[in-house]
Amino acid sequence: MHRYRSHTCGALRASDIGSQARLSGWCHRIRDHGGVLFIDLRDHYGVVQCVVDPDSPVFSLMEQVRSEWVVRVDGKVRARPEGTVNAELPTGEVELYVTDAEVLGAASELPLPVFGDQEYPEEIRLKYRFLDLRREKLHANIMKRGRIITSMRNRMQDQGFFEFQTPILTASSPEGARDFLVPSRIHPGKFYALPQAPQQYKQLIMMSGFDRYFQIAPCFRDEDPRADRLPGEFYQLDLEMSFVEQEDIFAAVEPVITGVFEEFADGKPVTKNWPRIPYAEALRKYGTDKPDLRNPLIMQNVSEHFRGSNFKVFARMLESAGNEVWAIPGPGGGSRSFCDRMNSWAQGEGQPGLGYIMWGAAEGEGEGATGAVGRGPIANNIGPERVEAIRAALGLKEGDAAFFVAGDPQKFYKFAGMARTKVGEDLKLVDHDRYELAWIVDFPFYEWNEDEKKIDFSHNPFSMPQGGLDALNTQDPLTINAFQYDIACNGYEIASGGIRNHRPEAMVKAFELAGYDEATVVERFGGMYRAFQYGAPPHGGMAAGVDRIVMLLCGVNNLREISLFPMNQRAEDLLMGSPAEVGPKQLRELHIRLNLPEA
RNA sequence: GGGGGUGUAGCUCAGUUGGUUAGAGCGCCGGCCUGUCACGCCGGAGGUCGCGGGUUCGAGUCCCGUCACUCUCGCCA
Repeated sequence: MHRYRSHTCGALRASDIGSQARLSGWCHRIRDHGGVLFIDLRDHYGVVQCVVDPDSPVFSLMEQVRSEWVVRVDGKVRARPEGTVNAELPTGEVELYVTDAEVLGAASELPLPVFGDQEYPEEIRLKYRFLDLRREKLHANIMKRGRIITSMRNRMQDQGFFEFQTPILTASSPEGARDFLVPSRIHPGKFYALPQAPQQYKQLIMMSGFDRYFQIAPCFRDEDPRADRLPGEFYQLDLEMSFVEQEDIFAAVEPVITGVFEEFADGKPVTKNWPRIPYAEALRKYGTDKPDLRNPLIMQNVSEHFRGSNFKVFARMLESAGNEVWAIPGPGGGSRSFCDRMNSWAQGEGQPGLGYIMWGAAEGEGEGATGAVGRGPIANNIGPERVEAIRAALGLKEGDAAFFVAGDPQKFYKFAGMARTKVGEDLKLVDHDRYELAWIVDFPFYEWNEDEKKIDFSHNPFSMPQGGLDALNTQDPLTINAFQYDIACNGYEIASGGIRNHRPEAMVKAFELAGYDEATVVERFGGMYRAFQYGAPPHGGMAAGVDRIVMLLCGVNNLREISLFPMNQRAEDLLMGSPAEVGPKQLRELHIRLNLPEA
């Protein structure tokens, strides 16, 4: 017989009754009845009840074991007596009647119980991650993560993509996020950087004559984390294709992502033919470039209904060019308490307030075709005709409300988007049991940097501007769109990509408009620039956030729930104790002297 | 770097207007218990109320500072 086990803990069934079995695992739950002892033994595969009675030669030994001790037990597989079958366990028809046992690993008192599904503080969970990972939910999430990644690989390979590995020690890139630096021992004073993404490498792979690249790529960025952004490192499903236009990328990617979502969505509906929403339209309708399309609310520009009205606050704002009034419909939100709650929420967000109209039943003779009468300070000021026009535009009825945000859309769209989300959630208009996917397209190529009074790349400097070199030469830079696109799912950006600018003249011009001369481009992107000179194929690609996709498919809203050994919010690994100080010898080898801030 | 929340037993939490010896559940230790599966019953140990300072006759409770965790804004081409 095998030293540790003949079966796994999840394997025994009624068909094994009568056979001899050896199991090893963790003592999940112990019920000591004095005369008879029940131990639920758990391993990766499942749980099975073991019974030790006083006749057993190991009864006194097994009375000593506690939660999470690792033991090996031998015994006979028995049918459970009448009325004691546990239908909740796959192994619930049988039990192991223990005749021999051995303690393989005792456990101290637990800082974090494995049994049960209570919530525990992050600090303890991270410090004792190995215990947390034994728990059912997290254990299952990690396994699901692995299966999702396998599925991505298979689907990419089926589409003709080939997996490459790119360097982890590379050069610091001047744009984008802060780099993690690695000092060079051989070259005093010089540093490698960990890649923020294999962006330049994958383009070089295309220029090297390969055709369809992909990689489950580790990426490193030294930026502050968020619930949906791991500190330090994360994974992307990175891909690049040659001789393609935007449509070809969509055609290759959409089935992969849709397929992965459908495979792991546990039956929840997944968008089939993804809508394509231009960036500008997304901001206008949803107030964000990563809309949650499960939320049915669509915002509208209702400036005309306020221009010259007696609601002076808005009317006066509209006298300045560029200012607008947007409406967020609130079907079912037409109560004083809801509107007041939204208003105080807005104030809590640092806004002056949130204007609203509520539509109620007409008293006495009805006004308007529907009998819905607008109420509230705004309605009183702008008069019934304008109120009715707004109601009709938004398609609202009695019992509904609308909320209004006014000013410069560039400044308020984010807040309007938050209000749309809040109205949708609070009025329970959002169906959480589905995955709504969409392409967000036509991102602007440049944006205005108000602080430095200059033009910046708004996304990826290597994207192709729509209209190419012509557009760069003739158009107002701030009106140029890029062949640059994202995938949005349920309010998260889960992927981003673009058609690359493979023409050196256009690349030089694009950087020139952002304030970098050719010498700077050569200096900073020498490898890429050189490659462009020697026959670069048109190419483009994308990178999808593996962690975020897994998070969505596991139905959790924190990346630490789907990562094996995550760092905390201060980018520390409490289990391994990183980052850590190093000794003087190591520093000397690296020619590094510390210059620490005053304590 | 800014803002919010939290911090009381190993863990989850309660703790009244500032008032005697700071409580409960789980876990732990001891005892009882032969069919439980969140087993049950009896008893016990376990506390620098994050830390420091202040107000007060008296502080877990109020004030100031600080630290930790977390969410968020900046940031993330």
